Amino acid sequence: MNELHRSLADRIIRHIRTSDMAEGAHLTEAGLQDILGTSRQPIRSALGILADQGILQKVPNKGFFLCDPGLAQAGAAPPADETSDEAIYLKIADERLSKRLADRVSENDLMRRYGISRLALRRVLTRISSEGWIERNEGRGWTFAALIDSVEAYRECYELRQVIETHGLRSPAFRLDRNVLADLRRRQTMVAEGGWQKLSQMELFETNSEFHEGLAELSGNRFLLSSVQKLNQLRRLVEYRQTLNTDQVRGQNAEHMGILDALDAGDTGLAADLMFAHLGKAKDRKARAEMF
Amino acid sequence: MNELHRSLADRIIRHIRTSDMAEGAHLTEAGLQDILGTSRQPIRSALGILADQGILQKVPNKGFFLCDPGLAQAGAAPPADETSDEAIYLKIADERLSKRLADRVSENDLMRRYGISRLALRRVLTRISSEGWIERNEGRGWTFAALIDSVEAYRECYELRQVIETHGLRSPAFRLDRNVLADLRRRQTMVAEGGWQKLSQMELFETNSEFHEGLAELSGNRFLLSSVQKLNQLRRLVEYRQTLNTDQVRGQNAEHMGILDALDAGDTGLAADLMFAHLGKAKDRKARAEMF
DNA sequence: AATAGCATTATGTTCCGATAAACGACAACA
DNA sequence: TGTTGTCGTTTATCGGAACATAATGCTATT
Repeated sequence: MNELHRSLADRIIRHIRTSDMAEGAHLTEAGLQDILGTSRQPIRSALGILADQGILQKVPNKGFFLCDPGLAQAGAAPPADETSDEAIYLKIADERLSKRLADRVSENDLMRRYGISRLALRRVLTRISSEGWIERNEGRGWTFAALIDSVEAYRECYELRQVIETHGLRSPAFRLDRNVLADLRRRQTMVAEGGWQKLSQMELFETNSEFHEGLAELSGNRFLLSSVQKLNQLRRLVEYRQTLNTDQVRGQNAEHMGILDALDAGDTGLAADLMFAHLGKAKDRKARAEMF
Repeated sequence: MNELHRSLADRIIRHIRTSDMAEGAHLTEAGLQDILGTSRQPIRSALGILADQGILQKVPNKGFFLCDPGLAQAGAAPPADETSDEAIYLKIADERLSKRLADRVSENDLMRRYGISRLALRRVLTRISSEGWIERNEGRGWTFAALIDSVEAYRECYELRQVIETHGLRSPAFRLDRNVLADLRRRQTMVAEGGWQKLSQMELFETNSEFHEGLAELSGNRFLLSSVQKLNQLRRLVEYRQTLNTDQVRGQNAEHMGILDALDAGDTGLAADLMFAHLGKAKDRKARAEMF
């Protein structure tokens, strides 16, 4: 059982849960290939893992079928492997957020600290640097960059999102793609109708991100989209750690629906206003909360 | 002669030229340390290279002194080292822009293509991925992402800059730091008074970036700053290849001055309006130009 | 007091070959 | 005809030792 296989298995579960699949549904290898972006071999292994866990049933020469959607809940348990890339990544984020890691660090320090090889560390640092919160020094070592590590940073992040995302909706290049909107609505409806109870913190966050990134994509501006994605990636680090109360989840969900309604009615101006208020609300809530 | 030393030497020359230093000026190791961000050791080597080239004069136990500012021109010649990280980086950008590189590539392909080791390639890919135009696949290989590779992308880039940068100026968190403004003005004046003739394409671009990033920093929003930096990094790839005519350079320069004037007068609203027009002008010019 | 020179230490690079596993294409099955 | 099963090829990981060099603290010079 490989790290890639493990992570693909997790993503397959997320896919099953957030798209609300029915019992007995057929999970084809080629279909998952499009979603996951790897070749079929590792997907087969991941499906194998899930079959071992009893979440899927394997029928020889026919493929894998969803057994009991309820079981997918249990399977979502964390791998708890202390030295997996993902674990190291989260540990670095954690120690950085709680200021236990200095601004400048050397690779050897980190290798010793986490007990991993240089190459494994490099993999993680490459990922972090692509997310934009660490940079390689000229010469030696690495330097951490801006992270959402304070109430003030949080406010700045949301303020920028207000500017960028509302611009996206108002932009003349915005193309109102009914299919995409319908897809976003489907997911939001899923949350409204019970998802807010069933889904984990992480899954709720991902659904939220997909909503905002989906709209950003419709803006027709690739840099706007990538800016929104980058901000979400930073938020992900912090917001995984918090628990939203159910009122907040349902409130956000209702606001998302409102924005979709406005867009379906073709009123992008109203949608932008609603988006501005939506993000403003979150900004203010965080500013009050004791989160750091 | 090391790659780091070589690149530090280049940056020292750039610093000499863009800050308009007088003959005989003393270049201290500690002073350069602040600017370049490495330790004194490699800086010494870089200064040694420049002394060998006759650009600086080394006086034992006293340090390095600027010899003939005119010579710094000649020294700015490219290293022409085919396998330096920088050269590989530019080559990848070039082949990508001219569509000679596919969307998905494997490391081995690239290693063979450029005749470099895996680790050297990794260094370059890490840098590119931190700039956001390539991503590591799960599984194997790398995938290129959106790049400023078309007129349309260019328009999108400038439109986003208009939104972000003007917001920075108008934001209530904007702090009007006279020292920073004076510093920016000094550099712009330097361009106005002959720099537009003397400086290379690359140096003009850097001066331009510093202006915009300097203002973005004053916005007091760290994410806004990093967004502007990221967009500039992408622009750098494309704009190094073009030549601005002198009218354009002087026009931009005058507009920068106008923005600084408005800020010095405390009128951030006017400054934002001017910035909007400034970026809009560039956006339209690029849209008309036959650049690709 | 500030700066350059120098030596020591810690950090990071490079080069293997051996091993693992993702990819892609074709065959077999429903 | 679409899907799974299988296999050879290609691609990337891992670990260790020898080598280069960036960082740093101390000393000498002005």
